[in-house]
Amino acid sequence: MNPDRKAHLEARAQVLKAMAHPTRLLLIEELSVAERCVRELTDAAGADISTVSKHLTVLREAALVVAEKRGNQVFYRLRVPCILNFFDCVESVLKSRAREHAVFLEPEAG
Amino acid sequence: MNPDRKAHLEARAQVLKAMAHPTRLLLIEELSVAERCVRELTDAAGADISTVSKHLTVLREAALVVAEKRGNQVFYRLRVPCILNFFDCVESVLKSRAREHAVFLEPEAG
DNA sequence: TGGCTACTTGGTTATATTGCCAAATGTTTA
DNA sequence: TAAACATTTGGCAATATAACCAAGTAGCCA
Repeated sequence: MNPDRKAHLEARAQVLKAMAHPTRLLLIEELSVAERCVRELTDAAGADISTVSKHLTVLREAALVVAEKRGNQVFYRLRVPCILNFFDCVESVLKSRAREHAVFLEPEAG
Repeated sequence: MNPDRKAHLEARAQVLKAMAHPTRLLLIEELSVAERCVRELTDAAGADISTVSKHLTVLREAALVVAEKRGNQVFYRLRVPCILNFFDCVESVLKSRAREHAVFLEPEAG
């Protein structure tokens, strides 16, 4: 395969991988409302603060969020809001899957 | 956290995780052009056919693709084309990241 | 039936991810 | 400088992913 294409696919995969975790999706959702400090995000996620901090690092390295230190705290916010649009599509995938299961459970339904 | 929300986040994460691999992104790209049999996809991916088959299983279980057996072969096609729209957003994330690196390399540029 | 092609599944090994605790860093205030 | 708070980093154990080879299943044709 073309090395450029390979690198490009890997870069894309990295962005998707950064999003592909329930806690990180929650963080993204929280940040879609407004910026938040780590403590607030930790409360929302219900995990250890060190865990949340590491998840935030993953999001930051993927350029999905930005961190800004103000005094004692670090505030995070979304960097690229368009990722929210994608959730609609993910929803349609989930609906598609649900439909498939429905068919599987009720083959004679229609 | 609300158990419904948790389940929902996990379901979303699963869809994203299914996309978050360079080979699987390549498969999605190929399938965005037209349906393909496993052999064709294997040639495009340049990996072992068993590896590609397993990747296709991941995509199928996430409801991103459908498989149809015709005679000897199994043809795969995209189930939810909207995922392609998302690639534009991923691109903007990558550009955002590139910009950040550019700034980092040339702090005095502006 | 036997052989050929197409694909999937099993098994193993290597690597990556995740979560928590503990310790370190950095900031504010006394 | 010390104490208190906010966040990050180190380290480890558990689990999940991914790749390949080998073996299994399924359709087609002689």
